[in-house]
Amino acid sequence: MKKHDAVATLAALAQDSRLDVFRLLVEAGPDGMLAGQVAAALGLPPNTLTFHFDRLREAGLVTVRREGRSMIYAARFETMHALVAYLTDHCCQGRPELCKPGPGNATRLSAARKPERVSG
Amino acid sequence: MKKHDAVATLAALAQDSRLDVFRLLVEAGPDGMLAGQVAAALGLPPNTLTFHFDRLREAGLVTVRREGRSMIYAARFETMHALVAYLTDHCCQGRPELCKPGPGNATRLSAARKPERVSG
DNA sequence: AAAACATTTCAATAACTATTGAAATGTGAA
DNA sequence: TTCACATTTCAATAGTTATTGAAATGTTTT
Repeated sequence: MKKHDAVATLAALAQDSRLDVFRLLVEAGPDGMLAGQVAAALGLPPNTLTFHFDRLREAGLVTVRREGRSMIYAARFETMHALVAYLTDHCCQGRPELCKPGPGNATRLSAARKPERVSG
Repeated sequence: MKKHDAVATLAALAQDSRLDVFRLLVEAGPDGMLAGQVAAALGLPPNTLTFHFDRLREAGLVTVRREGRSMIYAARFETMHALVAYLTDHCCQGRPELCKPGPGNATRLSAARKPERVSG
């Protein structure tokens, strides 16, 4: 995955309704869901939903196919995994044990906040 | 991780310069980098960089600490891993083998493109 | 204390994104 | 062929985000 694609994929997911849509489709699995089912599940108007489906599709995160009058959307897990790989690759200068998930590796939280401006 | 945080984290990463910054810090590892080093590596003006650091920090993706006149920024791997978990959790109605990465699981690409409008 | 340095703040502007109502398209049923 | 249904397109608008120059802050050196 190239940087441009990674940004597009992240942008596609960085929106309330779209994240809901995508996670619903991830939960649904490879068979996907009817557009109307998604609309009903999330309470989104059909034109708004089309707009968001388009963004997800352009980012390669979902596929569509027609079935009768309905459209069936499904998550593309491949893209999701590629994004994860893009984010986590090359970490820690070749010593990935420094940033692997799990216990015993809690990030130092003492520096989580920005040192506040003091004077005025 | 809650939905609101996931959207914030994704939005923080969904921008060219910020994705560059974050990946540079991921590569640098837990010790982080001087703000000036990041600016030099990416060719960003300092005020622009501050803007992006702020977004990354608000999303919990980086920490800052001061050292002399410099600020040292470091990636927060914990947040990155939480995001990945948020995206991939609950997939495929409890049958995660359907969406795990790896060969033998290529997504059906036949439906990757939207059926085009035909008439005019 | 003054100068130099690294970074942040502020205010203005340009560019992008989401939402909506109304109309159109493609498909299936009567 | 007419009607109903599911979804998409279009155009307008409101809201958000990135970038920039100029000024300010906090720290170290002289």
